[in-house]
Amino acid sequence: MQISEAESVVMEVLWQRSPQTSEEVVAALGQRQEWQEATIKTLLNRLLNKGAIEAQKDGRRYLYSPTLRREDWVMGESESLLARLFDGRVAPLVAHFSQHRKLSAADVAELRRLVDSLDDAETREAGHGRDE
Amino acid sequence: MQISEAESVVMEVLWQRSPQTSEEVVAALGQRQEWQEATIKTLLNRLLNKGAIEAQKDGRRYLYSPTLRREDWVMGESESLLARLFDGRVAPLVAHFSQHRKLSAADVAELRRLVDSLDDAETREAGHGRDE
DNA sequence: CAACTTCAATTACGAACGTAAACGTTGCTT
DNA sequence: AAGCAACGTTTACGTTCGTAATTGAAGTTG
Repeated sequence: MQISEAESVVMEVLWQRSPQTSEEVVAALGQRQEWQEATIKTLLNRLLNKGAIEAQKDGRRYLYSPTLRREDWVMGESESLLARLFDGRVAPLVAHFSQHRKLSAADVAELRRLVDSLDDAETREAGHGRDE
Repeated sequence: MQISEAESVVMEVLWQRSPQTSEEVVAALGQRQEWQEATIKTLLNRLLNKGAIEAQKDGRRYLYSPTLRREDWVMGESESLLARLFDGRVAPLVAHFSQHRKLSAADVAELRRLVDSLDDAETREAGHGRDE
């Protein structure tokens, strides 16, 4: 399921709350997006055709809900980037950021907490993960 | 500098070695890519117009070299993804992968080594990184 | 019931992209 | 010199994308 940049902005709105009418989506986007209402309608329709969202009829209007789960989409996008740029692994990405001084002390601390908790989990229940 | 998917495949060839003639690029791609020679010529030209590569005349042919550095491109792509999906930070991406059991023990070990070395560097030369 | 409002669906249109063929120029061969 | 080979350049064409207006259907109101 391929979602374009503009489409993903609409998806984010529906992922935050659903179902929503097109009018609600327009309102939610109206804040920070410069799009015309018609543009958003188009994006909703393209997402419908792609099967990324579904529409339940509610009287004369429709209620839109995501079909695609955000988690799955995020994972797909992330894995695609890692595969193309970092040999499919997370650590090289982190290394790249650190080499370019893009990690603050807070970032490192957060990573440390993560790694610690993962180590703990690992010693307890042995052998899970990508290559179990 | 916006590089399309197909264009980035050509860039990877030039990043590995440069300069190269179009013929060499074609040969390098011939292995695993299904493209016609003409297609690759087109991509080289689009990259030229975008300024992502440059061409030195070598007799009757040209030698192509990247202008854009791979590091910069990789960083741009990565930051764009992080910004769109993970609040611009690396740790949430790592967390997302761990939540989906996408981290092997080897990955975690690698991350630990990284974090350790970063901690060390930090205590030695205080206060660098994203928000110094 | 005729006009108006309100939606969704259809159509539009230029730019970028993937993919490639055709063209033009310049040098090599006979 | 004429033709051929080898390049780069230009043109092509269908698809996706961003952005939007137009149309059509259906309900609301005077």
